[in-house]
Amino acid sequence: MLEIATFRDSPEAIFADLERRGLGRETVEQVIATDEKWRALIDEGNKLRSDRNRISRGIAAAKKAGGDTKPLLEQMQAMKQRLPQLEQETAAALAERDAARMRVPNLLDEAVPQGDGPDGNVELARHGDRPEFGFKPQSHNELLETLAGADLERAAKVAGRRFYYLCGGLARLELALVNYAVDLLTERGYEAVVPPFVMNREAYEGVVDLSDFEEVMYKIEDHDLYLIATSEHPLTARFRDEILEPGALPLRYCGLSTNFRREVGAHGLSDRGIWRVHQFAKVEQVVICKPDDSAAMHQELLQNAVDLLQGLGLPFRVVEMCTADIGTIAARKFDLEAWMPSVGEWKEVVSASNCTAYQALRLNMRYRTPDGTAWPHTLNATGIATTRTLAAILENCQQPDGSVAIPRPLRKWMGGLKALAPA
RNA sequence: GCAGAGGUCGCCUAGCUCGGUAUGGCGCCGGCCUUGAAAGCCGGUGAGCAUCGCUCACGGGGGUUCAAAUCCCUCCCUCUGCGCCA
Repeated sequence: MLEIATFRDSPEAIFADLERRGLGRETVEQVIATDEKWRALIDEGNKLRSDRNRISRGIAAAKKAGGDTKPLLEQMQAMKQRLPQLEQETAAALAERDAARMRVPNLLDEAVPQGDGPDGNVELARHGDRPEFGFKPQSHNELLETLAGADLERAAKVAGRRFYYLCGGLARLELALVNYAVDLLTERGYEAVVPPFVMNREAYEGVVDLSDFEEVMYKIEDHDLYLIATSEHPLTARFRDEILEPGALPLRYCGLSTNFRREVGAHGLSDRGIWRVHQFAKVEQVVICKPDDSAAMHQELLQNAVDLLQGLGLPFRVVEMCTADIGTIAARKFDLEAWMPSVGEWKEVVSASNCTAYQALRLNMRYRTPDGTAWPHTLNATGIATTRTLAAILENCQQPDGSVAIPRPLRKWMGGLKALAPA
């Protein structure tokens, strides 16, 4: 969320941002109105409590001196009528203000291109060559079948659709991808972390758009726990309510987790196979840094992701998200989209976001400065999302005999195997 | 899961029995002193609303009371022991 001072002192900055996004200003106006209401109530309450404390001290003094406390006790009775109600109103006003404040999106970076939808995203670069097949290429879904790499039918039987059993070479290939990403990121100074796979509501509210609770996250029945949608969430929320030592920044982490997503309302051709699933493993990059460093750190995260995909020899492009496609939390976001021959389209496999101070504010995570404390910036980017990367490898590395060549850097985790052969 | 001990300012700590303005130290910031520094001395060092100041803050929430760090209830977390377990 944004600092309350921004709403008070320069709301025009927020209004200008909302205009770029094509959003109305009602929520911000609500924040400002409820904030004023809250401040008036606080002031009234403080005066009331001030009186109460003064009388209370008077009672203590009178008792000590052996005087009469009765008139003071009577005064107190009158006061006690109003205070509880006032306190309730104050709390309600604050809750209302911050509920609205949570819904106001992050301020966009100046560089974010203007757009009305996905078409407004801007392609920045292309890497690798799109494969030319001398045969009719199969979709990753078909290849999973011929390679016996995934059992979707029986997964549906035991868990539901959009779950899968990854089998044999595909299961090993997933582990190879994870190892490959962790090795590269570790070399570059990112500490590998396996976080909790569940988080409570309060911590979770610090790191996601509130609508995600209805559309993305699985809740565990009878517990205040949600399955994580990415290790970014527990990694970023880790230092909630803490003051970080500036010398430790930037913090670079490489998160390792299985991720769970409900994917409510998802549909379309690319849904088949293992492209859009409820569960997948991912190696994630997370950075917490000083504001001045975040633009450079964003480029670093993007470069890591580019190097990872390039190392696998996959064709992909770098795209900058436009105002309509960037979402609530990021100030700037790049996606990497792999070429998927079966549909002839570029498809998202990596997303790299600079969330600036938005999550830090919500999490109440600060770092120490000479003058006090300040809000650090948080950034995250995919390292390797296994299922989508597997799908991209299957489609782009397939060979005329129906086998799939294993990218060279992964072979050391595959017992030296060069290709996955049809079953 | 059961039992015991704990949770106080960035860190450590006193206060809790027996309710009445939250103690002291470390670290940090500023000032004095000094050629400079250290030491020493003085002041400051949580949050909010306001600018004389006031209010809130002792793990979270609730209760009793004129008044709660202190008494009561409840939940969370940490440590120790026991139980269960990959």
